[in-house]
Amino acid sequence: MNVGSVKCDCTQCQLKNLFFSHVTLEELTDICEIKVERNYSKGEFIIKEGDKINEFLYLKEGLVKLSKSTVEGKDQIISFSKPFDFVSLLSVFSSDHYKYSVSAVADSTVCILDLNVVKNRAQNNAMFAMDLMKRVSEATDKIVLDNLEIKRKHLKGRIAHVLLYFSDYIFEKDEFELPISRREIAEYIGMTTENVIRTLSEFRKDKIIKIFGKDILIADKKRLINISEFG
Amino acid sequence: MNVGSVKCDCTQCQLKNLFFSHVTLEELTDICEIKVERNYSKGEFIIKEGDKINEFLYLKEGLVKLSKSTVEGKDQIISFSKPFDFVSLLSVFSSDHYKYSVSAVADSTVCILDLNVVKNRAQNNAMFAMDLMKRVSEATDKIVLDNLEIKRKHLKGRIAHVLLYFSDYIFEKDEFELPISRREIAEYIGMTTENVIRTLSEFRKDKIIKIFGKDILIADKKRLINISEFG
DNA sequence: AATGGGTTATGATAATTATCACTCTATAAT
DNA sequence: ATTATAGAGTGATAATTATCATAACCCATT
Repeated sequence: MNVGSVKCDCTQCQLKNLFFSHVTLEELTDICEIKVERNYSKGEFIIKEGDKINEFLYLKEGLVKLSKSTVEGKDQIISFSKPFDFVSLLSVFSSDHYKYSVSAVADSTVCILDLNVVKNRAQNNAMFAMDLMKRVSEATDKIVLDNLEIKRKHLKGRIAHVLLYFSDYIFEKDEFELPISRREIAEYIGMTTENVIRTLSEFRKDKIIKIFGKDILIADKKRLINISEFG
Repeated sequence: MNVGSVKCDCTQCQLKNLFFSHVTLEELTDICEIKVERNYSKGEFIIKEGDKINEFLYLKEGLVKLSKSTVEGKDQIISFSKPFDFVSLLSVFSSDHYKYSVSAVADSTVCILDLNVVKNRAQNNAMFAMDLMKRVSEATDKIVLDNLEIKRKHLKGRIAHVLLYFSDYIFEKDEFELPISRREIAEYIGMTTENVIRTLSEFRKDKIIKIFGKDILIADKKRLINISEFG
């Protein structure tokens, strides 16, 4: 992990418009003063389940996963987030300690604010509080909907769903490098690693996708969508 | 559905302390003026997926389920809520239209406020906005955690989980009347109705529970907990 | 160049869960 | 009273998914 010494210009920050649209320039400058950036390499933890919550984070660049480990020591992946999506977290406003872990799935940059400062802003600036609420609601809504979708599908449908998720939502390309391992896909969809691998192989044999290690090319999107929906 | 003409005294409302702790007495009186109560019988819809969101609701009494129907016309149950838990919804602050349905699982009373009034309050009273955010976060956190728990378990563990959920969380008793059908349990845990019935019968044969139709008595809680955890 | 660990891959078999078929209530509607 | 209708319950069989075993491969370390 790398604490950035770069003093960035928040007035130019893309996130500002989304996140701080009701913060005055003056407030923004204050926030900028206390803001810190940290860089994480793929695989590093950003937050560990059980950590005390005293910072407010958002993802500036990269890709992260939200996960939780079970009593048996296995991991369950709750969701993935890309920049703008990831406005701190579930449980930032409802708990003292994180209930989930967050780790970098790709090299990532996180902007960090003191949580009390953010809370104070929210308490003094109701429009900001509303914006925050909207963002948090959108994020949790997405998680709940996505989990429901996965839940109603069988193995093949779930794999198709994941491929489409990365293709359409994360990368917006039909060819991409899968940022996670087969095991992580399994942890996400609640199936075994072997079955994830087997299903990907099947899709390859059926010429629905091409596989070159981590690189995936979706060759027959129509069929993949169909499998995701009904298979 | 029954629109209540009862002009209730909000200053006496139990919910007030939880929900409106940062609202002044003056504001509370205003809110009370516009508040409406509605009664719903078991089985009735309170909100239908797709409805426009223009009210803010909370559950005063009863028990409700949050659900969504799939493309195949089947239902998936997302969660259950009892009074105090149920502060309007997922998606109230992130969308124009409800993404889920809410229906009464037991006879229920709902207090209704105009959403714009609530939003205005929140915009003018940041502490209220923070309270609201805390409540919404708590509710969604609970849903995400609960769904994760269910996801990692097998059929028997899921059934045990549901029984303990009603016993410990909803009714706080070891004997209770199951407010939902076997089919609804199936819709909640993502298994078939037949397997829900079969598993309940097994638990009965193994003397873990006693069943008298809808009435359930948990006879061997330790084992049930064990099954929920590891079975 | 060799070793070891983790990921990917595949097959055989076992376990779990779904589907279908049918019975038996209870209850609501006519 | 009689007939639908939905829920509860059970068994046989099929489909789906997990487990276990084994191998190939990549890549980092020695």
